[in-house]
Amino acid sequence: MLEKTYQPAEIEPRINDEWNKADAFKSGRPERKDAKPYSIVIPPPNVTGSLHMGHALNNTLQDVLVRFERMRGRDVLWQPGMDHAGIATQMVVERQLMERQQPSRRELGREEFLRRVWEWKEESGSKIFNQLRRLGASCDWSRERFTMDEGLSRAVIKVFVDLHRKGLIYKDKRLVNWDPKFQTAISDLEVVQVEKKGSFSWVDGDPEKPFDGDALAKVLKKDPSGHMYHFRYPLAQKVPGYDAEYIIVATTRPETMLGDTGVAVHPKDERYEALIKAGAKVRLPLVGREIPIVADEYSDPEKGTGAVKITPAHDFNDFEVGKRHDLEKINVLDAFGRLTDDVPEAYRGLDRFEARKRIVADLAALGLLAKIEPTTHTVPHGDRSNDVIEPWLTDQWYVNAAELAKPAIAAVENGKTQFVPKNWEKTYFEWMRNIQPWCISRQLWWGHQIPAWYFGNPADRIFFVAENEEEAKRLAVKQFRETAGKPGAVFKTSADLDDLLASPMGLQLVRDEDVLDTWFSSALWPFSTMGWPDETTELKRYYPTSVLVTGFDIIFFWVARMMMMGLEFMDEVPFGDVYIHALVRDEKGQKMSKSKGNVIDPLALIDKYGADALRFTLAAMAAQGRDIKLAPARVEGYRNFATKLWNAARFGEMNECVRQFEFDPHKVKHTLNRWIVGETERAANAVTAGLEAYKFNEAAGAIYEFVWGVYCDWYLELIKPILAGDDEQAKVETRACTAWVLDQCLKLLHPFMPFITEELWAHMVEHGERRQSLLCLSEWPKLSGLASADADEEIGWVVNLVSEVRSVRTEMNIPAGAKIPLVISGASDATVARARAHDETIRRLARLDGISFAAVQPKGAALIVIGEATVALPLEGVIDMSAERNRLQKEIEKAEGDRNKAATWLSNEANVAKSPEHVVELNRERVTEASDRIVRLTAALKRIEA
RNA sequence: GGGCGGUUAGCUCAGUGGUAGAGCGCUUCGUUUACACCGAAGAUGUCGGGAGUUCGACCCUCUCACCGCCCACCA
Repeated sequence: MLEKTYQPAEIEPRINDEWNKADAFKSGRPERKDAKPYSIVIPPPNVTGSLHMGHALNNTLQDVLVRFERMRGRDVLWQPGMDHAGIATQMVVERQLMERQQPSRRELGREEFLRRVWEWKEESGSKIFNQLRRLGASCDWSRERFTMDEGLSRAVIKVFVDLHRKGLIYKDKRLVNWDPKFQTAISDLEVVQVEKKGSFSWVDGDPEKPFDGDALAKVLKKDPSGHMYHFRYPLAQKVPGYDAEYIIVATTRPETMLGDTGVAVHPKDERYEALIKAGAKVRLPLVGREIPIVADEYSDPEKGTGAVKITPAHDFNDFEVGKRHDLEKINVLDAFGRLTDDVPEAYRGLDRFEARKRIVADLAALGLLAKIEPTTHTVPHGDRSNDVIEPWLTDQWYVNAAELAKPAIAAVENGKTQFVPKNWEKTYFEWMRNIQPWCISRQLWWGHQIPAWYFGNPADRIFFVAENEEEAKRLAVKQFRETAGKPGAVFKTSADLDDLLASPMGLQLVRDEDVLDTWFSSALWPFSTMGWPDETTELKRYYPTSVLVTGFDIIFFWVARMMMMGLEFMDEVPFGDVYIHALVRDEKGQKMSKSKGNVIDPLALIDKYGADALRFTLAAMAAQGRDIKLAPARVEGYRNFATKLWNAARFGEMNECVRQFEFDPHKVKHTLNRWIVGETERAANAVTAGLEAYKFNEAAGAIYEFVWGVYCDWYLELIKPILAGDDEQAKVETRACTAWVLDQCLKLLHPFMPFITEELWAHMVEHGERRQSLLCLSEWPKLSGLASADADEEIGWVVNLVSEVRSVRTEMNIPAGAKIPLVISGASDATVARARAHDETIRRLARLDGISFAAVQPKGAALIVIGEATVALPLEGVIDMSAERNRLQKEIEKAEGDRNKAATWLSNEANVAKSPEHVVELNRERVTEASDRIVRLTAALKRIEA
């Protein structure tokens, strides 16, 4: 027996156990060895992560698809796994060390620190998997992978070595985005622009506002960014034809001026023509260095004075200008963002922001500060550290992404991979066509260490990229031997090399200390999880995957890179479809964030309403191309829906509605049953079509409407008289049919609400052959030929009649408990037959004490016009006849409105001539029907007035 | 600066070239043998403004306004 109330918290863990025990989600089930595979790789959550709303949505949608296809008989692999999340994880463990007052990362040393990280991973790293299970995720948990697993690491190394050999990975010294907080390079994508607004302003020579160093210091202390500082750079010598003794340049980052090695003006800028001709130089204030004034089109005459200071070591644009004019690159910042020894002594070791203040103040004191203006500009920040990023000159490893992007672009162009919704393809193309070299090295410890080994002193290090140290050494020896004696070679003779090899130390190589960007290993996820580089059966069977389900925020980070790597190493796209879902926001449309305090915890919602309710909510709201603003009231509403289903099942149970194995919905005889099986087919088709098209909301809506609006609201009510009656044959059929429809509901609903449906399924006994053990492995409804027009029409009439009577009862204020008679007049034989056939049902639902037929309508009755018949509720003395008159009057007006609208439309010749036939026909019918209605309603009104 | 999306009932959102929908909320009624996490009935909208295409526009085109997001730039 089912419990009286639906309690998700009691059901869900138990059902999860049953799935686990049965290994229900294992891929490659023997009985499906001939089935078509269906595969999805999970977007691997960070090992540090815990389930948030984004995960909940992402995994619900995947699970809906996976359960749907599993029920359709496919051999499903939903590949689970986690990402090692370089920076995030290293941060977490470092913080933990600090909290426990243990030695720091650097004190521990690399090996010991990594041991601690692994320890941490074993202890707390799988939290999110348990949370995903609570959500109902039907991953093949036996295949869990981790990006730092031995196997996946092997894939990473192989990819790196291969790409390097092909020249697609290279080492380069150029500007990178440097995160001074973590002392690592990060990729362009990991930089977020934060807007800064200044407020302070001052102009040299303004008598109202003499320069006040303290005031400025105060402003700068609050936030040193947000201001444009204009400096005078004195010319090294007077230049004929140029009046001033200085040139004014502007910057938002004054501290970088210490690294200026040039000033650029536009070649066509007449103001500076003389300076260029003379090859003039400026003397860099505070430093004293003479730096050239160069002509470069980079400088924009419209901006400021048209002269721009050039700091090649600390600005991406300046770097390019510097290259063109062979300007010196002077690094004035160290890894922590402090000033180096390459600046005047007074500033050495200062923090960059402290230096900024000092430099502005010092230049002002020298009379070289011309102006400070408040400005709004964006400042690059690290997405993890939230620290201001510095363009910094270092050696890093890069992927030639532009080359790898070519086939990845083509694959989407020719439809091998399709984005859903399609408009995301534009975003993808836009980025891919302008892709920049991808900086993949990170100065961290937690991650895949770069497989490059160095020889020699740091200044002129020679490196060898190989899968392991032995291989690297072999490469080294080979190269040294081949180049021995040649100009610039490491060894003058082969004998020198032999001596080294024979020495006790032998050939010493040092491995690159850097690790790879986390996304580098993520990019291999679709094939590395399946065993690549080995040629595994999984790879053969499940690659390419069927679909990738992910949020738009990682199209660049992840989707694009998987496309590139998949095509490069598998010669095949990693997925056929990419379903891009929205972001989950709060009720007001704001991004959820801890700092805003508007985070809705999916686990709290699961505790309160059950995982099924949360899942259904997310699926129902996942309309394509829109963000989801989550209102918790929706979750409650869908919990109520689950309860409704629960109670419908209880109703069936109480009425001995037992599913019959032999039951064939095509063979039902009773009109009600013929009607409901047709409706079931319609619902099943709608759900199937919705899921096939990734229209989760439509699929969810279709089953919701069917279960509640059709099955519960009407079918179960309509059959009560049969179940309570004594027509045994009808009873037997109806019981079986009720059970069958519920069965279909459970199946159609299972992808969305797996727990409650599995639970109810287990409770439903079946007569005849033993059912399969689990709903999640049962067959998806594939229904056809069940619709019957006559049953639809007949039940439609009953529903219409009952609704109308109920409506009139309420409007006429007839007490809900009062049973009243009903008299039908002017009815066709068919209508009479229908009324008789459903006599008891109609009486029950409309709360009538009898239905009779008469040639003329009784006096003093409320009248309803349905089709050709007039239905009277004789209530003289009970109801207020003037109210009834008003009601009828309103009905007539409404009908007249309908008729006029259609008639007017028809009277326009253009309408009739140019519209398709069915539209014209529709309007003709409207006129006829409305006119008919008006005639009958008017007659009814006359009777009352008479 | 480039691009994308949004603007529909009090709220959160669906929707289609052929007379506007759901959930929640609201009003009234209800102890009908599944369900008050329920049932019945009801109220509520110049579908952001303007122009155009069309026999017909909430839907297509253009334009304006406002909101949001992404990318780029920022001396």
